[in-house]
Amino acid sequence: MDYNTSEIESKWKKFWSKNNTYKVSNDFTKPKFYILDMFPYPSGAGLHVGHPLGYIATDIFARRKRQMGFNVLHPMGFDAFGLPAEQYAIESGIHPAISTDENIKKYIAQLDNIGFNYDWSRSVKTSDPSYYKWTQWIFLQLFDHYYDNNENKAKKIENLVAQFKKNGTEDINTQNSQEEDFSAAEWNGYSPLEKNDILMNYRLAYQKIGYVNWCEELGTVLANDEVKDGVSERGGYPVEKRAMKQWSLRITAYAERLLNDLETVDWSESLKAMQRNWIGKSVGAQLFFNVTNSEQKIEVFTTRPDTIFGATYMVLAPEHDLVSLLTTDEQKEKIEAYIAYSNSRSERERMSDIKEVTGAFTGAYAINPFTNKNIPIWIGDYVLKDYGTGAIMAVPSDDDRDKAFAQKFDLQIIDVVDKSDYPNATLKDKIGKIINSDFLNGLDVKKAIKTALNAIVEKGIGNRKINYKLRDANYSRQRYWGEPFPIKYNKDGVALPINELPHQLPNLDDFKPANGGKSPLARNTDWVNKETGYRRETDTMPGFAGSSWYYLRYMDATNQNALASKESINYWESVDLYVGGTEHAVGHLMYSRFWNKFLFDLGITKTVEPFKKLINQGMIQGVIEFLYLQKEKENGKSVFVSAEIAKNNRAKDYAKIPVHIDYISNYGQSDSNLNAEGIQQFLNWRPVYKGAKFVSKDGVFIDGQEENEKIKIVTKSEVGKMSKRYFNVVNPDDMVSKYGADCFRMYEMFLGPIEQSKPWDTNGIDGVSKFLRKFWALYQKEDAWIVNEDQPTADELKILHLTIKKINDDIEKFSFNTAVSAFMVCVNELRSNKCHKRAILEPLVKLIAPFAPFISEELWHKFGYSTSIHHSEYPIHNETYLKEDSIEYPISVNGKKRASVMIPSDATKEEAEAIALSIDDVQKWIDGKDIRKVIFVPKRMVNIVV
RNA sequence: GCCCGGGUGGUGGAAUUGGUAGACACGCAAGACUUAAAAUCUUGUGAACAUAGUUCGUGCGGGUUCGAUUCCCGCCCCGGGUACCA
Repeated sequence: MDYNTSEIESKWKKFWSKNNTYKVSNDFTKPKFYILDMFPYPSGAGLHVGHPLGYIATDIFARRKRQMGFNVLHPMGFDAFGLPAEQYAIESGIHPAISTDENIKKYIAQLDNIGFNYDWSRSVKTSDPSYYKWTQWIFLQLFDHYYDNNENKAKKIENLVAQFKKNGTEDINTQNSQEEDFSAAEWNGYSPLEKNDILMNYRLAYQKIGYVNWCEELGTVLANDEVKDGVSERGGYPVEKRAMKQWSLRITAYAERLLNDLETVDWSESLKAMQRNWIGKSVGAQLFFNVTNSEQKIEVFTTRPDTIFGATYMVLAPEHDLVSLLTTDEQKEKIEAYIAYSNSRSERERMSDIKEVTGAFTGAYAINPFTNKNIPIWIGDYVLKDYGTGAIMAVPSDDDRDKAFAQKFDLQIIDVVDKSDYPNATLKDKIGKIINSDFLNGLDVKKAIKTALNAIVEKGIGNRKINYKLRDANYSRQRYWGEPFPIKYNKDGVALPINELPHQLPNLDDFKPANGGKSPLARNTDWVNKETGYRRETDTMPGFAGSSWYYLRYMDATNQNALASKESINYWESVDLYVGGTEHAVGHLMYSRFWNKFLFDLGITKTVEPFKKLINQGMIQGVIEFLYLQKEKENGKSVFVSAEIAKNNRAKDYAKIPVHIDYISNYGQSDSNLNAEGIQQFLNWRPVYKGAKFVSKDGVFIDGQEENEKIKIVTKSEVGKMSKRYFNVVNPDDMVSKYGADCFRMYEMFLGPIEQSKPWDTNGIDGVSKFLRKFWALYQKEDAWIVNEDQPTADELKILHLTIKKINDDIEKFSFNTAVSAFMVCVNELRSNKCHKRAILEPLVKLIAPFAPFISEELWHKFGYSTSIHHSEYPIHNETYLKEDSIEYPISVNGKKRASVMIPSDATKEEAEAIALSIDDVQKWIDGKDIRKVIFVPKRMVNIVV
């Protein structure tokens, strides 16, 4: 029989599913290993060759662990709720429930084609009511808890209510949005709605009115990590700040634990650094400034209290609450104009002209508590509303932005830090000697910070304070395709839990986002008012809700009574090895850690961290062909000027239109001419450009109608994301049907280190394909099974055991490219030895099984076994076969290689040196010179220094 | 700007973390088989001289060492993250 991949694959796929080969038992007596991939969202485009990169690696790892006797959990599921799935549904017009189910089917078929060992009975789908029942349950727990800073854990809100009843806010130390101060009597006198509002200040899932990232195009608000460069991460639409009442999660309560526990996990340094930056802890002082002729105080946060003598003015964020209170009548007009100006600027514009400082004077003055001088209060949008207190004390002598501001508006600058001893220091560096600062004069900056802090505390004008960049996570989405909040409001507007879970998402035909910040669910008034006297919450949860805890569900995926049973959580504990892309560095990975810690506080999870070890796989990229056209508007129609004549224009004015490779090869290679037919094809294929006018060097061309004018089209290729919209998706199914799943798997691994991103390129796949055929030929020649029972030679045993050792080490290091190479070396050597011996080939087929499950299963059964090779024992190398009688050593004199010699492998250092020095060639080189040193590096070399 | 990675043949990438740089594969070249092509197999393949050898060679410039792709100092370039963070 020839090596026929498709025949072998379909045979063993059936065998595995019939025999439940990959069923994961809850056999709690075995040692466990939990290995997980980040689950995909089932997009309509299906899997492309980039997705399986990480899945193949974990599959190899999981199969080997299983062969080694571990009970391995290596599940797969689908992140079906959320924006991507919904956007696809809107574009295609198909209901997301239907399209996601279809897509999931497609995904499963594609994944099975590659031969993964998933136990589909443990699969999860975040949009399934039996799953989101528990997402909602966790939300209700968050709603029902607050964070106690004394005990450093989440506690039930009823404890807090009991305290309020007894002592008001006295002696409480909690994590909250604003400081509150009321007595027990006051609390007891509050209305239900007032109580509701106050408790929202403490709950871990709470409602507040805040400035949020509103995306008009998507019709929803977004979390901070869903916004990149001022536009939505998904779709790239503009995002603006808007004040809205929204649900939030108090992740900031866990900031310190999220930061500290990074020390305990085995993640890459760069990833940990990203999380540290995102949390952004800074230590400094909270300070209050009095305002002249006013009761108001301005609170600021500073990391540099030592520079307070240089604080010559203050700046508030334009949105700051005090702005309207403080502004004097004379300045009112200017301030209002400035606020209008800064509101009109999008986030993006603000970022793009960072160097430009803008602001306006309020007319009010604060008092510097140390110099007692009046300092002007300004507003400016370089001060951010939602970092720190939204107000700063400006020290223009020691801060770049303050300096630029002071110079522009001609404000006083007092030098307070002498940096003359540090010529390379920038304003930001905390070094130098304090000057012009009364009692701080002459102190080193570090010392001065402490001294100033003490003085501030003593004066009663401030405190030590730790500030975080991390902000509470916005948790409301005005979209249809998400978990409905299990929340209802009574007549008073008090938010109450809906405890009958799952709280089902109604089946709506009209699921498109609505304008004006209302969720599509709000249109369904029957559903909203289903319970008389109550109104249901109509927002839905964001995409990260379901993905924040899915790793727990796999442990006990069908449990009806809990998110997972206590026993299974105690057994599987947490994910031993998690593999996924860096794009989730601060989103998913931060939220999961937060939820896991919260569930730990509740006694549900067993470990504080969900993912012990994490490997970031790189992205497989695609080549994108871009058509460069100058795009202009003329009477509302698009006009494209060919790149040839647009060359003199600025590059950023070009329309970069991704085009299909086939299209390019049919209608003109780079730099060739596009004729009328070509233009027509282009327009048909991208209806968006219908009616567009093309202007070429030789004339005008409207919608392909005008005469045979030729337009020079110039395409340029770029490496980028593999995506449907770039027409560069390569489907793994095609690879599998052409080369076989084993070949596809090994080739993806052979491409390079798993962490690295690289463009997809099939150029080398023949090498792997050839290797598999050679491998097959060791066992089978045409129809004959040619494995014999001969005794292996020492050389052959050495090849085998070296390979076992190498493969073993490589898998442990997650270095699969070198592992594949090692197989190639091994097979090449066995081939040249004409070795067809069972003693060598049977262990080898076990060794390769994790990499190439199909071919190995086929050969395994040919050896006469009836059970799957994936339940066989993993071969372990034997050191005795690797020992050699003598080893060839290069001998060098003064670092130059002069000779080589065979030295017995058990020779002592002295013996080795003596043998080396006795060689004639070496004698010639050291003749007459003194030997200073003989360096003998075991298993390496001998170097003689003269 | 700041914080992480990284820079090795024509290409993807190895190198036991200080010990013969370029494993393995692609590509290319020559040869065998074939009427021919494909496939397959064999050989060669860092560069320059020399054609058995020599010299140079891991982004650039220095340093430590008997010996540096690896360690140290100073630059250049590429990728990722982040950004008025007070």
